[in-house]
Amino acid sequence: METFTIGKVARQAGIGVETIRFYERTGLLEEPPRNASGYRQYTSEAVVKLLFIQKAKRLGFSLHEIGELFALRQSKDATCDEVKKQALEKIETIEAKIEDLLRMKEALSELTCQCSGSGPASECPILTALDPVDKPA
Amino acid sequence: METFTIGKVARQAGIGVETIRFYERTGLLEEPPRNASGYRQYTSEAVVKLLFIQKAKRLGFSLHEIGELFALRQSKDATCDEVKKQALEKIETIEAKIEDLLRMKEALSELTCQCSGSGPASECPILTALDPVDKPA
DNA sequence: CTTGACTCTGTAGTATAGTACAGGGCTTAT
DNA sequence: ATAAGCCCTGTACTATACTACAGAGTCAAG
Repeated sequence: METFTIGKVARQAGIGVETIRFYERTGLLEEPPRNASGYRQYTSEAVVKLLFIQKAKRLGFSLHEIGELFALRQSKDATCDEVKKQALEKIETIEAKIEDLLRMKEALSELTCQCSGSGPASECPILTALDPVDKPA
Repeated sequence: METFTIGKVARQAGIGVETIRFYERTGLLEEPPRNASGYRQYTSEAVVKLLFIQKAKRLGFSLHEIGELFALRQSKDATCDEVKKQALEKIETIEAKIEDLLRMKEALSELTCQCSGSGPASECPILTALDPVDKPA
């Protein structure tokens, strides 16, 4: 089977060489076999795994969570159900984040509406509203 | 004027003593005067500032951005307009984050719908969908 | 006057996800 | 054969926002 050096794998996966070694250090990727001079020998499976990591990261999974997904997939005992549970939990945390951000946006929007955009910053309603003593009204 | 030790200020602001010293180290808070034995002497203004920091953080401002807000407020030249501009920029980045999260949620929701929740994890559609080679359909 | 609670400085560790070398060895093309 | 370009290990650094000491000094109550 064809093997690739770390640089080729990195190019195929669109990431840096150092990042692959970092993933290996942290245990996210297993250590590949080495050739006579100690070079890592990857198969195309490594590229697949790295692309999986990129996609899962884009879906908001942390590297730790991605590691758990790998473990689930490799475990004979693990069921679809456990994977689905993780995905549903992730959806909930994403929803909570969205709620937080919407609240932030609302609060900021209100403040910017109150600000005419003229006058000194020291009297800007955005700043005074954050201040707990100035302008208690 | 009444002064407070760092511990009292921390309790009033609802944060840790170490956090206040950290804010001072990073330049977010100016160094307060010291008493004869080198203890920091804060006025209630420090509490106000710390509460401001908490609120601004909740609105999604980083400590660096909060520092910029302090600078704007203290600058005689700064106008309301600059503060408003920062707030509007923050709203935009918040909106972008919300968009990202909504996309993530959509993608994950679709995947969980395809997963019956039964069967081995190795055949879970959530995992195979992330995989670029298995199940090319 | 002693004990416990507080303060001080300085350093180091936490988590997340990498990035950047230094100083060596290997490979490949000319 | 030699130079460019890759690979190796190990360490240190980036950013963000703290948090946790160690070891020493200070303050207030009993």
